This record gives sequence, structure tokens and C-alpha cells, in this order.
Amino acid sequence: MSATPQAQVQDTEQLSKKSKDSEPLEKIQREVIALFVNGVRVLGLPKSIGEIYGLLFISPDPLALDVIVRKLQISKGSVSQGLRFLRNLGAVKPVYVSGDRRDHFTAVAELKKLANGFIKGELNPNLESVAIRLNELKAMAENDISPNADFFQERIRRIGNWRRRGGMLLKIVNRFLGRTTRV
Amino acid sequence: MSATPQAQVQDTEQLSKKSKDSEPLEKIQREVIALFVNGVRVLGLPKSIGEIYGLLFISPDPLALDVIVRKLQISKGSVSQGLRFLRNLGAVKPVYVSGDRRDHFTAVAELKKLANGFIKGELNPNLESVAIRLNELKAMAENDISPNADFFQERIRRIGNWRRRGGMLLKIVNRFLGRTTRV
DNA sequence: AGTTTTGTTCAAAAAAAATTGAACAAAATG
DNA sequence: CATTTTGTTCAATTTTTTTTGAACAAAACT
Repeated sequence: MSATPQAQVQDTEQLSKKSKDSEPLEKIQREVIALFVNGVRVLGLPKSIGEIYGLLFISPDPLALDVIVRKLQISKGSVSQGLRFLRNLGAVKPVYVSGDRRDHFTAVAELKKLANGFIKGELNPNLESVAIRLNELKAMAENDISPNADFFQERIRRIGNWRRRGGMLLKIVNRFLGRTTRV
Repeated sequence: MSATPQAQVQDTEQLSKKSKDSEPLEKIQREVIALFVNGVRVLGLPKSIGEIYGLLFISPDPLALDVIVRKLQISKGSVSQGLRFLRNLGAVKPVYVSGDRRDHFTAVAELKKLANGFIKGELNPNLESVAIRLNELKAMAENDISPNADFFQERIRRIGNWRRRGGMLLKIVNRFLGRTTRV
């Protein structure tokens, strides 16, 4: 809490609350954020998501939306949308900060929670839609009278097999990372 | 136009080899391809990759590049690049077809091979680069003298932990799907 | 009441990624 | 060796995705 000027901040302003908000990021923080930006690309998520999560992950205290905007220098709209996405995923959670009207957020930093959120929010819905489509395809293949009908059926059975094993894998991942998730 | 739907193919052409190339896709084939196009999006891969793999997966015989171009109605460049990518991943393999100069390809349809290819080609390189960066960050955090230094170190250790468990998970996935892969 | 603060929404702009197509190279054919 | 066939490359274009920012709404202050 005490004014701890590791790098000189503008001491002319009130040091109480605002000063921390406008402290520029430390180099190590910027590096960690870059790591996350890179990381989320593998998951097919936009840069801003990685920036926001990374910033919260490497910030000791919960941050408010407009602070994130200032620190990352990205638009309010991006941060609003990004936070919503991360909240839905369970990767970020709101934290009450007394005496401040704004919502504050911290990163959820347990791998199992992150993985569960991603699986439930992004992977499972997809697996389900595949299951539905697959049933339609199976029917279609059974009515097919072309010389390739047998081949088509074998292929479709195979996709079903993939889907089944994919679902098992998600369960295994879940168990490995800790408690199981209700799907 | 006369009311005949696309069911009829032009039988006026020679039925020998070319006819098969210009046969339009069956409905069920188009559906399966759509399924793959959708599927590869989850992996962060472009549509054309899904189309090409899907087509090969649901084609009884190996296909040559220009046949793929005609059947999918996408450019030669796309197919060339897509096939290279899929070949590198081990998702597609060349097949010798006697009496034909062109390269022919079939889909590799074993889930374990596909997963191994994807892990080796897309996931592991990323995990490795994280490992490298992480070492730099660890050193940086140890030299940090800010009041947050301890926090930063905890966070970086945590990322290291994630990475470790991620690597373990890939091994587990591998074992689950069949033979193990050399990493 | 009005005013300020906080956060959301969504059309437009910008950025990023994928696709095209024409030029090119390499190999096979005659 | 000239021609054709096959496949690659990459700059330009198109498409898709992401980001912006201004308008808006809701709540909290005075």
C-alpha cells in the first residue's frame, strides 16, 4: 500500500489510487503478456484475449476495465468484449474492491479450471453438433444406393469412432487435471 | 433450362478414366466435407485444408491434384499448399497409381496418426518455444527488485507448471490413442 | 431532478489470414 | 530439344476476423 517508487512514477499526482493505474507495465509483465498472446493463438483466440488474460494473470491486484484499457492501450470495446468472453469461459472472475464502484477482475490461474472452461465452452458444443450431424449422415448413407455406399458407411462409422474417442479423451484430460467436470 | 436435376452426368464423354474425375460430388460426400471444414476450424486451420482432407477421406480412390481442383472448385495454388501442409502433418499420403504420371493422394484415416502428426507438427513446437522463453523470464524475475518480484516469480513458476502438465497430457493422449510418439 | 461514471453494443475501419492466378521450374513425353 | 504435363511459388486480391470508437443505457452519485 505504501508509496513504493521502484521506478519513478509521477509523484506530483495523488499517490493513493490513481497512481497505480497509470504505472506503465514492467518489462517482465510485457513479456508475460506476449507469452499469453502467443499462447492463445494456438487455441484460435484473438490477440486481445491473450493480452487481457495475460495482464490480469501477471497483475498482483484485480484491475478495472478502464485500467486495462489504459495499460494495454486497446479500445474499451475490445476490453469489454474480451472480459465477457473470459468470464464466460471461467478464465477471469470479478472481485469486489471496497470503495470502488467499478468492477474489478482477476485471472483464474488454476489450469484445471481453465481447461474445463475451454472444454465446456468451446470443445463440447462442437462435439455435440458433430454427433447430431453424424446421425443424419448415417441415415443418408444407409439409403445410398451408389456402388460406394459401403465405403461411405465405413467412413461415417469411423468418424463416429473418432468422436467417441475424442469425448473419452476430454474426460481423461479432465481427470488428469483434477476434479471431473459435469458435461 | 430443362427440368433435369443434377442427378444425370454427361454420358456423352468417354466413360473410361476422365469420366470419374468430372463426376460431381455426391450429396453425402459434400456433407462429409462440410463436416471436416467445420472440424478443422476448431484446430485453427483454414477451410481449404478441411475441404481437401475431407474430399480425400470420403473418396474411395486416391486423387490427383488437378482432380481435387475440379471437384472442389478451388484454385490450384490452394490445393498445392493444402496438400503440402497435410502431407507434412501426415494426414495425407501419396499413392502410386500405375499408368498415371500425376501424384495421387489418400487420406490417412487413423486417429492416432492424425493426432500424432498434429501434436508433433503444431503443438510440440509451440510448447518448446514456451519452454525457451520461460527460462529467460525466470532469470528476469530473479533479477527483478520491484516489490512485486515474489509475485512475478510465483506466476512464472506456475506457467512452467502448466507447460509441464501440458507435455504430460500430450503423452497421455498419445498413449490412449495407441502407440507412443517420440517427442 | 440532473450529472457523472461505468460498461455494452454494433456499424465501420483496420488488420490478418486465406485464396487466387499467373509466372515459373522440373520432369516426362514424343 | 521442343512441347506438354505436373506441380510450386508468391504478389495481388478477396474474404474473414478483429478492433475501434461513438452512441447508448443503466446505475450511482450530487
